[in-house]
Amino acid sequence: MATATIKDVAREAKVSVASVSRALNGGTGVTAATSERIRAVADRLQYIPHAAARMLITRRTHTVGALLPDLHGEFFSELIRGIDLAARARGLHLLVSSSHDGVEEAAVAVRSMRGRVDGLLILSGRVDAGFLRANVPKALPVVLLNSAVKDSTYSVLNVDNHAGAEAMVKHLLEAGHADVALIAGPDDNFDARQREQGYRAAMAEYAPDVALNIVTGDFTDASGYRAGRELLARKTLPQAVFAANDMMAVGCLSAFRNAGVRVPQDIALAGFDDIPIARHVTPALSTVRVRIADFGRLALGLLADRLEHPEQESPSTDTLGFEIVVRDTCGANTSTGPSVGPFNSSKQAARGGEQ
Amino acid sequence: MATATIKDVAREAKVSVASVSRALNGGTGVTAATSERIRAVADRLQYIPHAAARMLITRRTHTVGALLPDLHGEFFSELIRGIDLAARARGLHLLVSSSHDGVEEAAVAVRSMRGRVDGLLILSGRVDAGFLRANVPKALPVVLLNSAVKDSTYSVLNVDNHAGAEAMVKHLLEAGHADVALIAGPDDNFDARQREQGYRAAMAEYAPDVALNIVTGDFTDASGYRAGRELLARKTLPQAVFAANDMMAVGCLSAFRNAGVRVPQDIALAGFDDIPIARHVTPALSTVRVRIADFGRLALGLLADRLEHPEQESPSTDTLGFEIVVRDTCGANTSTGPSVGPFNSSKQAARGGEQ
DNA sequence: ACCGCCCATGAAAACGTTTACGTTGGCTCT
DNA sequence: AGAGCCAACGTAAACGTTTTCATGGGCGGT
Repeated sequence: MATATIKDVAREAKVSVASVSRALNGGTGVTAATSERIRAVADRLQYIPHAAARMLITRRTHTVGALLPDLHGEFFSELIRGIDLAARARGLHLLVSSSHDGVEEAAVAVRSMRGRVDGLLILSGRVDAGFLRANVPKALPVVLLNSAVKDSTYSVLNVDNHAGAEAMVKHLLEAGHADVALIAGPDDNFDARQREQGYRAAMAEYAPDVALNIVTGDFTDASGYRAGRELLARKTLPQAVFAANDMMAVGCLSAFRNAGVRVPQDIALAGFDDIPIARHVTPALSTVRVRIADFGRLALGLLADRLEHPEQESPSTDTLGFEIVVRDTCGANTSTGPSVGPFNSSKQAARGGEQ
Repeated sequence: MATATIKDVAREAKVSVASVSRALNGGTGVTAATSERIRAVADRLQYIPHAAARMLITRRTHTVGALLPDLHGEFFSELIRGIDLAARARGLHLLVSSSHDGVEEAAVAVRSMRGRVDGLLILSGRVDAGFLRANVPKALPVVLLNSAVKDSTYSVLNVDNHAGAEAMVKHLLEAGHADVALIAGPDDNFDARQREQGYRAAMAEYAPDVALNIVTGDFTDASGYRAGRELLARKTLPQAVFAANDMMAVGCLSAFRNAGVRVPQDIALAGFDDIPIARHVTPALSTVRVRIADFGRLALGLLADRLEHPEQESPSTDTLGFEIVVRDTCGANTSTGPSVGPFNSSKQAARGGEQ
């Protein structure tokens, strides 16, 4: 525990520090016998190389930074989990800096990471190409998550919001619901905009004669509730509602239930994300599933690849797939018998809050 | 962006590197005029001190490590969020390493953080005093979360599982449910054991004549479902069920619903944690709320205090308060609106200013 | 006018590594 | 047996800071 240095190991093993470094790192340039002796001493002294000293000379930190907005909930934790898992697998450390919504906050965050990370993972609705150019050293590899920037300097990985939304709306239409209303997300959110575009595309393609019907929320369940009441207040009820995320769908579901409107008999409903709540509400929510942990894992993979082959691969823009999860709220679940309980389906054993 | 060093600044400002360091750090020992000039140059060159070099000489990383188990869900994200918020407020970076359940994994994780962090936040059911002594340099401040370790070397911050469970069981009893069954968590889990003890304490105190009724789960919703079926299969149904966490309560609720047993008319039900799902299931779940973000915030505060005053305050063991959240499943909600009764423990109340 | 003091500043050491470059020694090849 | 060569190893520089110590000059006090 006395924090032995490389010199201590060298002295004990009666070799130079250079040999210790060689024995412990490359392994080359040192005889098997001495290497063994050095390792033995290092073990005995519990020698651990001083990270900072190594960073200083190596110019590599073996750390990646994750810049995230102030989001709560399942999405956040799953994302970090995926990133962390992939990082550990590659021997990288993870420096997280979440909870900054403002551009200015993000700027200080990225600046404060200067020299502490080898690369950056950025998820933020606010940062654009200009921000990046101004605040990120151009030598630093960056992977953008769910971002609209199209700059070949940066890799981009997006959830396929457009196609997911389009597919779900198409599904609702094909299930016989002639008009589908949208509960949109906030205007300034990239995902929200893409999902709305997916809704518009599906309507234009498969229900060109139906008027669009959009109310706007802010991704919270409360806003979904309000949106549901707003829809109820109109003269004609749509046959189906597609909410831009599950939280709003859940809120909307509550509004319908409170108003005595039955789902899916009176109106169909679907969300986006497949958060765990989705399968636990009654009736279970049909939704678009995106595997968020995979999202994080993939993003880190992209970043790590660029770290390992600095010049080799040019930044790519990539897209993560989705699945349509048909449960009870969309009225298309033809399966007989009692509605499929949460445990008859696949793995998905969610764990409790405790370890 | 060309990564200017302190030498560049010194040269441009026509001073020595020492003066640059003084001007930018302490501010003392350098004239106001030159200080101003130096700052101007530093700004112009976008100079950012090299973190590793500073760490090397300073022996401080301004980073804390968070060692977490492989948990998903709200608990995880809220915890990190609280920690991160508090860390940023104090100018600390956060290095997270989650997703290791085994002791061995945790050991390599903590070893790999050697020299990269000034302190450690550890949440893990598996680490004990012996593990810490073996793997953590004793100079490194450690704050343990939800840990049974009672070693004055380490600070400990616990959720008040015992009092929370006791209060909820008492609440159920006082609501007129004569016998309360427990769906316990896994034996090897610290929280689970404490909650069970809280249950036992409440029963001993307020319903001494009632036989205990305990079935064991593993904190997953699936195990809660099984536990619910098991309770239904017995000759007599308890009047109330207290599940050691919300996920199991939710699973149990599904079991009851599928069996046609009405909640709360036929049987009352309560959980622990107040995860977001709790308010969205039907009927809404009564539970014990613990403010997880505050938990993280508090833990980081404890750690940061010890970093700033190394010898001053001795490690403390502390406890986070809770609230009983009365919703619909416990059958005690007579009012129309949701009622929330605060049941803060004394220690938590004392820390009120910390928010 | 001289002595001394303090304060701003510079020079250099130190932190713990990695690595380029020399220096050995033993081996092979003639 | 001598020349040459390669592998093993040591020496020392370098990374970018902070900090200790030395040095100088300006200024107040006598």
